Amino acid sequence: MRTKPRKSPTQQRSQLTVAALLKATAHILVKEGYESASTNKIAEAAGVSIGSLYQYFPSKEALVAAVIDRHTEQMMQLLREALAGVMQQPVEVGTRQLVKVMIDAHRVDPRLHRALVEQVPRVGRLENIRALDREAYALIRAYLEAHRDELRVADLELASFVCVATVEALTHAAVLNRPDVLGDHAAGVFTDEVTRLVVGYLRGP
Amino acid sequence: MRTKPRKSPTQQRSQLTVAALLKATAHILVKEGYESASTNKIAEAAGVSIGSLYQYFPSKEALVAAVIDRHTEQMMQLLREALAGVMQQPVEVGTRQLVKVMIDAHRVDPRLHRALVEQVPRVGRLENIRALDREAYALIRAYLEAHRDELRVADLELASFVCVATVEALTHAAVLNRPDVLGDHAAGVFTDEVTRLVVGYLRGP
Amino acid sequence: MRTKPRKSPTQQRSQLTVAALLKATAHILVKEGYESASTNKIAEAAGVSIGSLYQYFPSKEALVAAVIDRHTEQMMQLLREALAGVMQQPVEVGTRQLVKVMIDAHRVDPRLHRALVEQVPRVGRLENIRALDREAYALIRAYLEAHRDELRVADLELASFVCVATVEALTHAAVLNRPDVLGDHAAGVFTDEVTRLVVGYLRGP
Amino acid sequence: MRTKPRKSPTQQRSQLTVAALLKATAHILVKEGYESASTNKIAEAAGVSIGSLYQYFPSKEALVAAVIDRHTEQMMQLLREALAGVMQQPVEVGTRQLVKVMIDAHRVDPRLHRALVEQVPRVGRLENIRALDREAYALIRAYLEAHRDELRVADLELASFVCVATVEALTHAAVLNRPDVLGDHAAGVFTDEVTRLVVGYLRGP
DNA sequence: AATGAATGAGTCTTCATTCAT
DNA sequence: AATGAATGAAGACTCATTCAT
Repeated sequence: MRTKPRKSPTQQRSQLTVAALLKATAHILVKEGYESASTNKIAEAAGVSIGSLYQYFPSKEALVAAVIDRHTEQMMQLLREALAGVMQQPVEVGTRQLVKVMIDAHRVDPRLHRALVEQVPRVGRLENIRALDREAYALIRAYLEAHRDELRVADLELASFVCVATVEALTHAAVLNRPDVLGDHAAGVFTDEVTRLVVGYLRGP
Repeated sequence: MRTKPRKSPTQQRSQLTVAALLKATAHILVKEGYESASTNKIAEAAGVSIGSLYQYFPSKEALVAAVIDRHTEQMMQLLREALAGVMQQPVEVGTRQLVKVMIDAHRVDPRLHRALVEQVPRVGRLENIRALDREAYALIRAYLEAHRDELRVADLELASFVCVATVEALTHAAVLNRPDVLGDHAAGVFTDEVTRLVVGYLRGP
Repeated sequence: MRTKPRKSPTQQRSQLTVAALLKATAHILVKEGYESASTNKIAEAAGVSIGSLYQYFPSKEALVAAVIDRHTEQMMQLLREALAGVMQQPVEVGTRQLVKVMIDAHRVDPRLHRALVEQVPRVGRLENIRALDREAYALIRAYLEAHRDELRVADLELASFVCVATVEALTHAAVLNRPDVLGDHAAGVFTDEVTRLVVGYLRGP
Repeated sequence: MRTKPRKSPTQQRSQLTVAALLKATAHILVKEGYESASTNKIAEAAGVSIGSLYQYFPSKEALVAAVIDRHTEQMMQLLREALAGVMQQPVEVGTRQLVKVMIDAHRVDPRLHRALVEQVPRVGRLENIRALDREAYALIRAYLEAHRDELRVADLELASFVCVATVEALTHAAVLNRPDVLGDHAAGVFTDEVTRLVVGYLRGP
C-alpha cells in the first residue's frame, strides 16, 4: 500500500486543502483515536470533500504517515539544533542540555505525541514513528564517540542504546503520565534527576 | 462497552472453549496484528463457533482484555515472587535481581508482549496494559521505602517513577528490538549495565 | 481476485439464500446490465442482506461467474445429451439435429445469454463464457473425426472451428436479433438453411 | 445521456487535442480495458487537462462512441470500396473477394476491435458497434439481389443474414482467437474454406 | 481555449454482533 | 451449550463531472 502523498499541491488553494487535512487528522487522532478516525470524518472535519482527500493522499495510512512525519520532523529539528551547539560541551553540561531538549521536544505537541505512540499500529508503512529513535540514536552515538575519553563505558554502542532508551522513556512517561514533574518548579528537579542518572552511568562508578 | 467476561465457564467443556479462544486470540494477535484479528477469524482458529465466543465474551475488546490480563498477570506473578525474596536484600543485590526478573518477565512471551504494546489501541477498557506499570511502581516504591537509608535521593516518589520507567523501557526495548544484547553471553553484561545505571542513580554521586 | 464461491451452503436456509442471489443477479444483469449491477442492488433484489451475499461470494465477479457457470452448464447439458444420441447418425441427420439443439440451447434463457455475451467484460476470471465454445469445439471435433469418411475436408481441425463458429454465430444472432426467423413456422426453414450451409461445406463441392 | 461530441474543434490546436484524446482512449481501451479506462486517466495519457476533455466530449460514453465510430468507419470504408469493384463479378469471384476484404477489415486494428467487442457494454448509446453489421447487411443484400439468378436460395433476406453473420463470425473469431489460421501460408487456405462455405450455400446443393 | 482543484454519489467490502435452530 | 446463518452500519476508495480561474 502506498504511503507517499499522491501529488504535491502547487496552487495556493490546494496547499490550504492539504494543510486543513493534516490539521484535521491530527485533531481527530487526538480527540477520537486512530481506530475511529475515518477518512470521511477527517475530510468533513477539514471542510473538504472526500474526493479531495484522496487526490492528495492515496490512503488513510498515507494521511496518518504524513502527520507522523511532520511531527517527528519537528521533534528532530529541535534535537539536531541542540546537538550542534552541544557537540563541544563536556558530558555533564551536554547531557543536561540534551535532556532538556528532549523534554522540550516531547512538549511540541504532547497530546498528538501520545496519540501517535499509543494508538497508531506499528505495522507496515506506519512504523515511521520509530525513525525518531533511530536518528536520535545516531546523533547521541556520535556525541559519545567524540567524548569517549570522558566516559567509563565498555561498549559504546550499548551505552548509546541505554542512553537513548532511558531518556526517551523518561521524558515520554513524564510528559504523558506525570505532567506534575514538569511544572515550572519541578521541571528543573526532574531534569537534574535524569541528568544525574545518565551522567552517573556514563561516568562510571 | 462491556469488557468483563460474560459468564464463567463452569463445566469442563466450556473451560476448554474459553482456553481455546484465548489461545487463538493471542496467536492471531501475534501473527496478524490487532487490526486484522476479527472475532470470526478468532472463533474459527479456536475451532469454536462464533456464537460460543459471544457466550463468554461480550465483545471483541473483552476478549483482548482477557488476553492482556492473563499476560500481565503472568508477568506480575514473577515480579511479586521476586520482590518477596528481595525485600531484605541491600540495594545492590536487590536491584540486580529486580532487573533480572524484569527481563525474565518480558521474556514470558515477547512476541505477544510486542503485539499488545504496539498494536492494541490504548483506549477505553483496553488500557489495562498500563496496570502493570502501576503495580510495579507500588512494589518498587515499597522496596525503596524500606531501604531509604541506603539511598541518596531527595524525592522517593520521583525516584520510584524514574526507576520503574527506566528499567521497564530498557528491558522492553532490549527484548523487542535488541535481542542481541540478551544472548547467553551478553545478557549478563546488559543486566550489569542496567543495574549500574539504577544503583548509581539511587546511591547518588 | 477470487471467483470461487466462498463457502457452500449446507443448510436449507442458506441454499435458499444462494439461490435467491443467483436469481437476482441474473435478473438485474438482464434488466439493467452489468455495469449498473451493484452488489448492494443485487442483495436487495434478492431480499438478502449485503453481508449474506459476501458470506457466499467473495466478490461481485464471483457472483456473476456463478451465474455464467450455471447458464453455460445448462446449455452444455443439452449439447452433450444431443451428441450422445447423434454420434451414430450420418452427417446430414446428425448435423441437422445438432443445429436444432444449438438453437434450443440458445433458447434456454435468451435474454440472460445476451446480457452475458454483450456486457460481461471478457476479462480475468470472467472469461468463462468462452468455455462453452471450447467444449462445443471438442464435442464437434470428436463427431467429425468419427465420420471422417463421409466428409471432404482437408483439415479436420479447421473444419471443426469453422462449424462451431458458424453455427454458434448464426444461432446466437438469430435468437438475439432475429427472433422472427425462429417463429413456429420459420424455425424449420432456418434450421434447414443452416444445416444446408454446414453440410454443403463438410460434404465438399 | 449525450453521446454526440460537444463541439467541433475548429482551430488547429483543438483538432490536435481531440486527436490526442481519441488516440489515448483507444490505447487505454486496448491496454487496460474499458472498466479501468477513466476519463482522468485518458486525459492524462493524452497530455490534456480533464477540463479540455469535457470541452469536446460531454461524457465518457461520447468519447468511447467516437472511438467506435472512427474504427467502424475505417472498416466500412474498406468494405464499400471492395463492394464497388465487386458488384459486377460472378458469385464465386465476388464472394472470395468479399471474404478477403472482411478479413482485411478485421485486421485494421485487431486489438482495438477485440477490446471494443469484448468489453464495451452494448448498452444505451454505445451500441453503434452493431451499425457495422447493419450496413454490411445492406451492402451484401444489394449484391445478392444483383446476382439473384446465379443463386439457389429461397429467401434472399434470410440468405443475406446468414452470409453476413457467418463471414463476420468466422473472420472475427479467426482474427481474435486463431491468428494461426491467418498466417501468410494459412490465410489463403482459410479464405478458401470460408468462400467454399458461403458459395456452397448460395449455389445450393 | 485550457487548466486542474474540487466534488460527492455511489461502489465494493468487512466485521462485530444477534438470534433462530 | 453450541451452532452458524444472517444482519447492516460503516469504512475505504473511485471516478465522472463541474466550475472558478
